[in-house]
Parts: sequence; structure tokens; C-alpha cells
Amino acid sequence: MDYKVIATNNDTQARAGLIETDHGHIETPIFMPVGTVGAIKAVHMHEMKNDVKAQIILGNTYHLYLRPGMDIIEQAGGLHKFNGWDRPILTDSGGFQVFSLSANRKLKDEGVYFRSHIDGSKHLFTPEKVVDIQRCIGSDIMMALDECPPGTSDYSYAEKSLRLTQRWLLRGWKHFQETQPKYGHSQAFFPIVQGCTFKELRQDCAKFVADLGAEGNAIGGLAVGEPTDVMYDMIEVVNEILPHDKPRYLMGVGTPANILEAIDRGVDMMDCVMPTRNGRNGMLFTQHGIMNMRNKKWSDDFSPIQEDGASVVDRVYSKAYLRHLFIAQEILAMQIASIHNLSFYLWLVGEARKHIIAGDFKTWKTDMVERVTRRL
RNA sequence: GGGUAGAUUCCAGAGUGGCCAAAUGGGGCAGACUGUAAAUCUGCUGCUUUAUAGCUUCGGUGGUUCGAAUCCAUCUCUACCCA
Repeated sequence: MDYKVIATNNDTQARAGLIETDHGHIETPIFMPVGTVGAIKAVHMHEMKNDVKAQIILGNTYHLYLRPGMDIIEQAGGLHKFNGWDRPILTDSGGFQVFSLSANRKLKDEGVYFRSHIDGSKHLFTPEKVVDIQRCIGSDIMMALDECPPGTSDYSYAEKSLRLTQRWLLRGWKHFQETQPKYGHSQAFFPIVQGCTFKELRQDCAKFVADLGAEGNAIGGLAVGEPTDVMYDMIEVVNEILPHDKPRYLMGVGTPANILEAIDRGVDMMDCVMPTRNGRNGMLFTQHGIMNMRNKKWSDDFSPIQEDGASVVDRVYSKAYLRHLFIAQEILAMQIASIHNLSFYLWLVGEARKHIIAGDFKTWKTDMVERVTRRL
């Protein structure tokens, strides 16, 4: 994997860049749609390419490991072959599931013991095993196993958790360097900065992570219950330390406004389930604000979903029709909403990139943040 | 023409003397969702701007009773069965 900065502005930390992988290049800043089990819910791969114009998507170690299982993924020849996506894939390590499925797991120094949410069977993820699984999946970018504590954690827990994440990181990194890709294309390993909402812990961890010298670095443990301002502060604190010549990945964020603010603070990569999940639940993001498509006010609004939208579905279907589909619980509603939202997210980061290159990102961003936060 | 069953809040459908403004489901209205156990979850859904409050509701009318959606009489309508 290779990364280079292409443009910066002097009034923002935002950068435009280019990542090269064996599955093609990624123009940053980039938004990465989430395909947890190897599928972007409700969207075909050809739509992801041609309509959404996604450049990289996510998969999830925990979910793919449990189902279909590594034997199937390996027989398929890796996830790219299995799901038909021939562009870059990033896999999350399962660290987030350690957090979100916390009722079913036990943290130990050796790793995390957990029970499958599918059949209750017992499993152990170690930092090494998670690397092995991601070798098997064949993701272009793999993530270190971390613990993602709640945003409301106190200092004592945050520090304890951070030390565990750091010990795991060293083991994962070592194992990554001692193993090889399985399918002939190269893989990168991203460590993750934790530290909850505590500046000292974040700085400490950012230095630790930066010293590792990985090809890219991630910021985790944000947008997990802490106030938005605190999240922005943490991004700033960490990005002051993370190397400028490596891509920075803010994990799991966020709303369109979050994404713009993160870019402004020097983030290059982001992912979030929001465009797909909220889309399936009737929420549409646009450059003019947010619409809840189930609201009655759209019932007789026959104007296009978004006249000036970036998505193919925006002018094909009307608001009234899309509302009807949601009320009637038609599958097509979720497909349209997901394609629209993902297209919008990809459009948004693409515009951000253009404005960074043009040198007027800051003013464009300020205006756009106000627009995308409106409720229509 | 004869008989039987029934008429409940938007719909379906409980409730058969006070704990009923009335279960439950659907529908409707709104909200939530941030490295996806999510085509999910939450709230509201007679009126009174707030209500541990008041008012008006259970086909119509008239009764019984301290008290009726619930009991009685009668009328209207509906469904089914027999001619």
C-alpha cells in the first residue's frame, strides 16, 4: 500500500491524497461503505461501483469468521472472489463487536473470549488470530484487535483498557510482520488509537501508534456516547501526533457534519453504517438537509427525491413514491434509500476533495455543515 | 315470510354491572439509529394547549340501578340458516 498527500490548505488540517493498493487506488478523503458480512445491505456490487461510486468497502472479521467461516472464505479464494468486489476491502478486526456484543464476552490478557451471537458457541480472539483471519479474508487493509470502551468510561477504566489494547497491538503487529498474504496481493495493517475522552491517554497512544511505523493509522473509540465536541477535540489531539505522510482512518464516523469536521481535522478515511442503516429506516441525507421519508408531508410531493442529487435514483423516483414504498414496506424503498445515501456520502467526500485541491475547503465546509444538518 | 347470531373508539377484535377512555393486533403520527445481532427499536394515537383532573363515547330511543359498553324493552341495520 502506498499513500501520498496531493493537496493541503493553510487554514485547515484537511488533505487530499491518494492511496494505492493492489486492488486499485483510493482518492482521499474517502468514505467507506460498511459491508459487515461481505454485503452492503440492500445494494448490489455493480450498484456500489457504477451508481454509488464506492472506492473501498468494509468487511468484518467477527461476522465473517462466524459465518460463513474461514474454510469457506479460503476455498472461495478470499473475500474479493467470494463477494465479487474487485476493489479494495478493509476489514474491521472485531474490536467493535467486543464492545457492542459486550454481554457475550470476557476480556483477558491473552485475548477476548466470546460467545457467538448466532449459536452461542465459545470462541477466542487473540491479536494473532485476528491477523490470521484477516490474512484468510484477504482484505487490503486489516485492523488491529482493540478494545473499544464506551465514551462514558472513567479514567481508570480508560487507562486499563488502553494498556490492554497496546499490548495486543504489539503482538498483532509482530504477527503481521511474521506472516504473509495468501492470495498474491499485499495487505496493510492499521493500528488503532484508543484512550476514550482523555487527552493524555490519546496523546500517549497516538505516539505509541506512530512509533510503530505502520502504513496507516486509525482513531477508534469515538462516536460511542461522548459529546460531539469532545470527539472533535480528540481527533485534533491525535492528529497532531499521527504521521502526516500516512493515511488516518477515523473509525465508525459518522453523520455528514461529523465527516466534514473530521476531514477538516486531518482525517482521510471514514466508515459508518449510518447511510445504510438509517436509509433502511427511512432517513435520507442530502446536501439540503435530512428527510424522514415516512413523514406524511411527503405523501403528495411528486418532486424528485433530490433534483440536484448525485445518485441515479434521485431523479428517477419522487418523494411521494419513495414514501409510499416505505409505508408499504417494499424492499425497493431500502434499496433506493441506501443507494441515495451512499451516493450522497461519496459525493460529499468527493466535493471535499475538490475543494481542498481548489484551496477553499474551509469556507465550503462551513456552509455545507450548516446545510446538511437541517431537517427538511 | 320464519329462525339464529350480532352491531364497541380509523379497521379487525376483546370486554358482559363499578378496577373502562375501553385489552390486543393492524393502521396512522412522530422520534431514535455513528468500526451493523437493526427491512430494527421507542413514544403517542376520543376531547380539553398541562393533568394523580374534567368532559364526551361502545347502533337509536326509553327504562332498571347509587352506578350501564355490559341488565330489560323497543326500533334500525348486518350476517348466516330455513322456506
